[in-house]
Amino acid sequence: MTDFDAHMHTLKLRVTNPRKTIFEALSDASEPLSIGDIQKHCRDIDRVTLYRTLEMFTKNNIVKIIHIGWKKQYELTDLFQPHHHHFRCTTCQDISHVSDSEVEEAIDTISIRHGFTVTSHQFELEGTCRYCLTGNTNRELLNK
Amino acid sequence: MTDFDAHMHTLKLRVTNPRKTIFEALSDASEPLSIGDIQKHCRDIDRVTLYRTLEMFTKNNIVKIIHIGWKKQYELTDLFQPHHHHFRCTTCQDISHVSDSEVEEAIDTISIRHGFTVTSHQFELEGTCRYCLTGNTNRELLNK
DNA sequence: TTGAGTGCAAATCATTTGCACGAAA
DNA sequence: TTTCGTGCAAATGATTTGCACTCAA
Repeated sequence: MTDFDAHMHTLKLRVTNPRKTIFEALSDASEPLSIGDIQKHCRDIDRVTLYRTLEMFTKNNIVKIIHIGWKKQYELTDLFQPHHHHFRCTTCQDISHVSDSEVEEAIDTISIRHGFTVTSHQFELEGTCRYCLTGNTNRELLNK
Repeated sequence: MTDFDAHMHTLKLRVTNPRKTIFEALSDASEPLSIGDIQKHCRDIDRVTLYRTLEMFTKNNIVKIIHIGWKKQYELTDLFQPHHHHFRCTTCQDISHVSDSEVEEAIDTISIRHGFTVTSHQFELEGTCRYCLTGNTNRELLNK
């Protein structure tokens, strides 16, 4: 019984093939996926089912929507993946994860100062990555 | 000659009525506006012109797109408005501005640590505002 | 005057809805 | 068995494109 199965079970939702396939596609991806991306990984799933499943996943805290560049993208929530944010290089389009305590601390400070309770936040960065800054396109030589 | 006129002039773009009207709608609004919102303020402007103008404004750093809740919303860039972020109360739907140095400092720290240069960032918060937390709906009595 | 911008019509693409059938529990 | 979930068809809504006309510079 996977985490996914368990979560679905406590929600009293059925574990079907489309749902498993979509969850796996998101789980395998190292980057957030757009609706189109997901469809490529799930050729045999009806587009309507995709929409309905993603909506259900979002409502039940399995998937969250993030916005990078122009389109909506989907990725697993912190329940299934460590909490992080994204940095997109506008030169090479590469998306990397960023997880730093500074952001979370800043949110705490801000919420106390303004007297509100923050339940969710969006934090995404864009710019030029270290590889593109140095003009080195062969990033395998550097690390990664 | 307004800031807008001057900016358009340096970009060698024409200052037309639709462009002025759309800019004013965004300038008058205290909150970011969706396409639909803008249209309500600009009844006589063709929807196609709206799309084309917003795209042009975005490319030329007059307007930026932000994502609050589900839909895309548009607001003037820091060129025409002080830099800030948003907090949306999921109870009363009210959107308020947040401008704190903590976020910008966190971004500096993070960009140095990761070795990339950040040219733009998205930072939006959601939660419960001070008025809804206290169950006080008559917020005029508190301050605002 | 003249090319950038606009508006209209229509195409294209994204998302939603209704309904009958299939399959998890 | 009995709902819940899926797929199909089709509606609706959002965004884009082509083209002829208008107007800011």
